[in-house]
Amino acid sequence: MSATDRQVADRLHSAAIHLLRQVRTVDSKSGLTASRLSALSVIVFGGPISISELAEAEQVRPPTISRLVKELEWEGLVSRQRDTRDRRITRIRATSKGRRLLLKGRERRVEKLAERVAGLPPEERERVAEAAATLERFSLPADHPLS
Amino acid sequence: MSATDRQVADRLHSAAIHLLRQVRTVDSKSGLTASRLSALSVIVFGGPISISELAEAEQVRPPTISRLVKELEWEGLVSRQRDTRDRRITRIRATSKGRRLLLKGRERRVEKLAERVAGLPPEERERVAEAAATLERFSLPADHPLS
DNA sequence: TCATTATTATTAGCTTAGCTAACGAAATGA
DNA sequence: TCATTTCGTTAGCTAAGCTAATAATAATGA
Repeated sequence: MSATDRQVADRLHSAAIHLLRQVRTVDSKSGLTASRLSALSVIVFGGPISISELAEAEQVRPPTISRLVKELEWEGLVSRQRDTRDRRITRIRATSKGRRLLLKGRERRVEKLAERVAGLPPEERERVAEAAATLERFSLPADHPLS
Repeated sequence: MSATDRQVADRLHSAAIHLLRQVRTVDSKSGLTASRLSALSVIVFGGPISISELAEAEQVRPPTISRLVKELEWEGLVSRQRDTRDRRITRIRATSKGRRLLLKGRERRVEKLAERVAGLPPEERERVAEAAATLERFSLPADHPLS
């Protein structure tokens, strides 16, 4: 591994920290934090999904997802259904309210970044767009279910 | 603002979440989390710096930094010194132990990303390197002290 | 001068989100 | 059948963000 690879990694690391700090400032309005948004997104687009699958998709431990789903359920954004074949498993699905909120909340949350993107000079804007596409590929592990 | 800008922002947002989840898995070894690493980095390279300045640089509220600095001080990584001109202000500086740990800890934390970068096919590796440079520019607000 | 106001930092207390360990319920298999 | 494995939850810890309130100091202005 070269020093350049380390520098690249360091930049990615630092950029990720700063980007998330910026979007967090609008959380109070949307009511959906980064983690909830991300999980809800997987639930909405990934269809009915079990707790374990969700934990793996989100790369966190089951208790973390378990609590998160409980909170989303309290707010009426998702619902659970016991698997009739294997009664240990519960399948999580988004409610229509959850679907609606995901789209609106996500838009709010990325609004701040989107404004900055829109305000860039054309060349830089194009570079950032390419960077985003590249990063999307890179940020998911090779064996990730959504990749 | 175009739909594309929103898509770009959405990708950046999602990628940032996933990247940070990955690096977090090595925190237990290094003993330095993302926030500490980032703040310590500003202290090490940004010279003696006040709590307010540090909060602004890190884009968080003063109480957040205040506690963080207290913890770093407990661990002997930084020291404080009252400003003799304005005794409300304390200047934070890294100890030599702090300097050493920053370099080692940061390396550990980015190691996981660096390995993935190193393992990419040459073209993709080049794209990721470019993306990192672009993202570094983009992730800092226009009026950021380090920009 | 000295009373008021502004600034700097801290403390207290809340929330979210991650973790491990321990456990109950259900399925599997020897 | 009974031991083991799997799935999910609960309990309890830590880290990191926030707001509100407060203490100490500086700056201002009547």
